[in-house]
Amino acid sequence: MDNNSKKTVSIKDVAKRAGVSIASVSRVVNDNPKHVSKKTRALVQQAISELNYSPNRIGRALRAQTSDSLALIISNIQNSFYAAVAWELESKLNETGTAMLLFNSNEDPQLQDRFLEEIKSRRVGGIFMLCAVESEGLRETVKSFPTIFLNRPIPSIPDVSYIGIDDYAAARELATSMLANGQGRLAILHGPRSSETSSRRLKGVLDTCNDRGYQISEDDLFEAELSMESGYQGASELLGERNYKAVFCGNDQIAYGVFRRCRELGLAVPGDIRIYGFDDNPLNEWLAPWLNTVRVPHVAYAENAVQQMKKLTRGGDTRQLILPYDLVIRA
Amino acid sequence: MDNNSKKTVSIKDVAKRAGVSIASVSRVVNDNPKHVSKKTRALVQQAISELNYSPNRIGRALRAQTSDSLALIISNIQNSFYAAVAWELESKLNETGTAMLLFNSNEDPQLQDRFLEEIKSRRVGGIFMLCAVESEGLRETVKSFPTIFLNRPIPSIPDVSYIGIDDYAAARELATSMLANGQGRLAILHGPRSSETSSRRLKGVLDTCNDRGYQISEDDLFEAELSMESGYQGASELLGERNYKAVFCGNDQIAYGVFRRCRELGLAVPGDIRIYGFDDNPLNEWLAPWLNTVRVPHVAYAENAVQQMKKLTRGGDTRQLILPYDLVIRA
DNA sequence: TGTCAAACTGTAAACGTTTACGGAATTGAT
DNA sequence: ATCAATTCCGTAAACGTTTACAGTTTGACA
Repeated sequence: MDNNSKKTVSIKDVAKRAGVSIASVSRVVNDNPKHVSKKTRALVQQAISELNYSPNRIGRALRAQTSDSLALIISNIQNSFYAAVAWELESKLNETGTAMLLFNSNEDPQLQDRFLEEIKSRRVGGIFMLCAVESEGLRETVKSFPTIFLNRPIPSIPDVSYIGIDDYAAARELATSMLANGQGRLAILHGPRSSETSSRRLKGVLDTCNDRGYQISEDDLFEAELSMESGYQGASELLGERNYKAVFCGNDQIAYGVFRRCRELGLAVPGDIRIYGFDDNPLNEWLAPWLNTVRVPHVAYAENAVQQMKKLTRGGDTRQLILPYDLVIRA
Repeated sequence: MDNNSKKTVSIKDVAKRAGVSIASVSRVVNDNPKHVSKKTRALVQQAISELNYSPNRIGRALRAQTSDSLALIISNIQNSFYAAVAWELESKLNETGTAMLLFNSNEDPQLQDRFLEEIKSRRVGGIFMLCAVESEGLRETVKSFPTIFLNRPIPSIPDVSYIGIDDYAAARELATSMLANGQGRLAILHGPRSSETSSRRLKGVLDTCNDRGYQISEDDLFEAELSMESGYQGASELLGERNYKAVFCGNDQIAYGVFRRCRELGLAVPGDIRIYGFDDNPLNEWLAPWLNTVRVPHVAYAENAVQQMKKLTRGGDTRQLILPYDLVIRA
């Protein structure tokens, strides 16, 4: 049809083609309810479709001082539970025409701060922090920028929007189920104490053991990173000589690592040893029928997160949201 | 220190503070090598750090007619191999200060086209298509926009940058290993014929079987979607009465579904039945020691993709890249 | 000291929008 | 036909940059 499809077409081109001013075109595009006659509207729409015009978001963003996109910073790109949350967020956001910028902080405060700067300079509408790490830039950011913390709060940064579960209670429940399941020595591969989520989970387990009169010695503890490799390493150190009947892991990733080590040691799961994790990555249902864990509601995370973000950007108040979890006992 | 941290600080503020023109500030910021004296440079840098200025990317993007961000459209957000590719891309891109927009087309041409429009209107620098689906908008897009196809080519859209492996050859190798492993009936749960990748894999297996004199009947074939659910469903239909010794799956996701069904049927893997997949999701190493598969080099995908994208945006030529794969025989 | 080139710096335009403002056209009532 | 009240529409400014261009300073050299 049109052979001039060389340059990108702007609002000016449409205006010229329709024989009206750019203001009118803008009004039509933005459906500014009144203030534009039927005739002009028709003319403009004609021109728009003839030229195949679509508004330049950059121009818009500059004018509006905000681009309709949001950022997600993940602390660990390998963790497939986090991935699942990211995916859910993506769906929810793109349903509403909001694009999602993705960053992986790798639990590194420096990197996280760099990304925060990046993000702000892009005039993004808001930030989701999926397991934030404490950092100076973050402390500044939350003051002036819509920010939502997911799954992991930062105690030293209070009064901020947060969505999570009651990790302490969940850990207690899981531990209770674990202890009910027969007697035997217990290993604990908890996550980093610097992570509030991990600490709460650890405390839940320890308190429960205490309550039941179970003695946990220092030797049965291992502070793992939230990764499969670290779980494997921890299992290598703890398992072997000692005869553990169950191992509690700070999250599922750690549990995967433990599982691998058990396989190598010829330990049957759950025959010889039971494994308990945390998060319930959706893949478990298919690949890890041996894993007992706590199902963290990642779909609800995403739903509530975008909803809360909408409120925040409209100037709403910050809010703490504690969602329900489920115990998943598979073996 | 400064109490005026209410408004966002622009280049003008810096200029005023330093007592120079905005042009000079811009030159300093962009390290325009010469053309700015030591003294002004110092003044400006001083002002920048005092005001904590960071350039507004939107303004930049408008001026430059391109924002330093790239988009990734994934066909299926659930597929953890695709996720792994996305993660790798993210790392590589954010290393160079390029942000990544993420979209999930869900194998839906309409949605894909909507995203393509979105993306172009954001003046993104280029697009990675991780398993594209055929669509009108895509055909138009590749003509005027740096686009790289990953893992799945679209035969009707030739002469475009592509990075993948030789699926046919890989399938032949895998099938050879499968057949060498003893005699027995064979099930094939291949991916959608509409996907070129899936078709090639299927052809590779069938040709190999033919060459060895193996008869594959129509009854042993099942066209699955590239999902665990579909693999499960296919396994439900095929396995059971018939006594298969091995099953070839179009990708790992399908294999996971098959595995679950085998478990339900009480079939030992690999004792009773061997499972072959394709892609080698990194989690396999930890969770699926029973899975034989083809390792698609997702890290190399990402590396080559960003490199090729750089070339493209500098006006380089499109290029087809066929990378080496590995056979992974675990059981 | 005067001249000239080179180095530096500022002005202003441009990128594509949205929107306040005021002028023009239409409408409806008389 | 006149006037007031609406409704519509265009002009221009603003958002934050980069950069061509022209103007100014500097420094070397005669």
